[in-house]
Amino acid sequence: SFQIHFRILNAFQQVIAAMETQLSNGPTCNNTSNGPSTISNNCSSPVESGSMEDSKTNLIVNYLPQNMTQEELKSLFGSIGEIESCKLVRDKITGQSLGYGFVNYVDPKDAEKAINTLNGLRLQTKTIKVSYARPSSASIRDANLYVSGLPKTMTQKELEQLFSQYGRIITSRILVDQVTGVSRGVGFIRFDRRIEAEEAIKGLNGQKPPGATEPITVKFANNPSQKTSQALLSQLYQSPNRRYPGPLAQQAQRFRLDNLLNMAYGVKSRFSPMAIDGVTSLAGINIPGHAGTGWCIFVYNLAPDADESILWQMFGPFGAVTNVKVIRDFNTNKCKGFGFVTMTNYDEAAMAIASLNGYRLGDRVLQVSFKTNKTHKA
DNA sequence: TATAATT
Repeated sequence: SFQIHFRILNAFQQVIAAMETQLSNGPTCNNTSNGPSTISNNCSSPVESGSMEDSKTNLIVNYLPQNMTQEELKSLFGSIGEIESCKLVRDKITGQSLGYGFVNYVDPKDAEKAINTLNGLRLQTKTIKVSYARPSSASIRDANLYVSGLPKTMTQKELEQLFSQYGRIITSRILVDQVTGVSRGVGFIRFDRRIEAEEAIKGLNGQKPPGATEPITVKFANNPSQKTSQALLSQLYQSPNRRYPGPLAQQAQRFRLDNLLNMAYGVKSRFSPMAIDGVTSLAGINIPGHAGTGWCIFVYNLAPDADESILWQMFGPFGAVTNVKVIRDFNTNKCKGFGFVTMTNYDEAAMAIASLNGYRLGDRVLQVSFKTNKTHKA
């Protein structure tokens, strides 16, 4: 296990080295790659205008993939240098990642190296942004504005020009139709400080931008983590338990980081569908009928008292789990010995199967496989 | 007319 870990780390170091070479001409930045429905400037020059009092070791990392864990964040940034502390910011109630975190290095040079190396790194559908964190203070919080009623022709640059008279803009974004790419007339402006945002509301709310026929609405943006109680309950029920202890979770974590890096650099995954022995033909495998269905996994030899939580705990560490079900006897309500788990991503499902098939749960040895269409095999 | 940016 140590050898496997070392091999992955070693591979990662090589990838980082290759990436540094690649980035020596300046990091590439795809402004639309942080989600198909937005235009954003989220990777604009992170190294800028730091005052002498600002920390040179503490970084804020934005636009992290939703399913990235704190441990993966630490693994990724720990490859640059020694980390003093690392924190993934989570919703206080649901524990869900809020998509950003902090990494504090011991050595300022490592922090700088992390910015140069990892800013703009693509992980899954996200392009992460790595920049110096400013000292936390009330004056920089709640500085995000929601703007609606924008002319459909207004560009992100024009939006920034309109708002820049009120202060330093950290990010701007115009939401666009996913299919046509046409502006939906709404967007966000994040200022450096709250007072700048307040002044922009006073100056621009209800005003017509140059050349526009309709006035725009400018107000403070809702906090995305503040959802309805129903949404929170739903998330609580849906969220897999990430604290399943033991070697399985560690194996899952190594795989997940490996997988993130494979996706980031376009490296062909060792776990890609074509590489899975025995199921290459896909014969007998339940192929998702439509997008979003995911991969259905059959779990056999569960104990009579097994419940859904054990499936969340076992499969959650391997990646995105969308559904679990324990099959019960109608009369006794006891588990009939099997259940199903649906996972979004093939690679994560394949790794979960490879790791959990033959796993001893209590006094039972589990059989875990992709769900087949056959009734049963002897 | 709603994105996961200050622990």
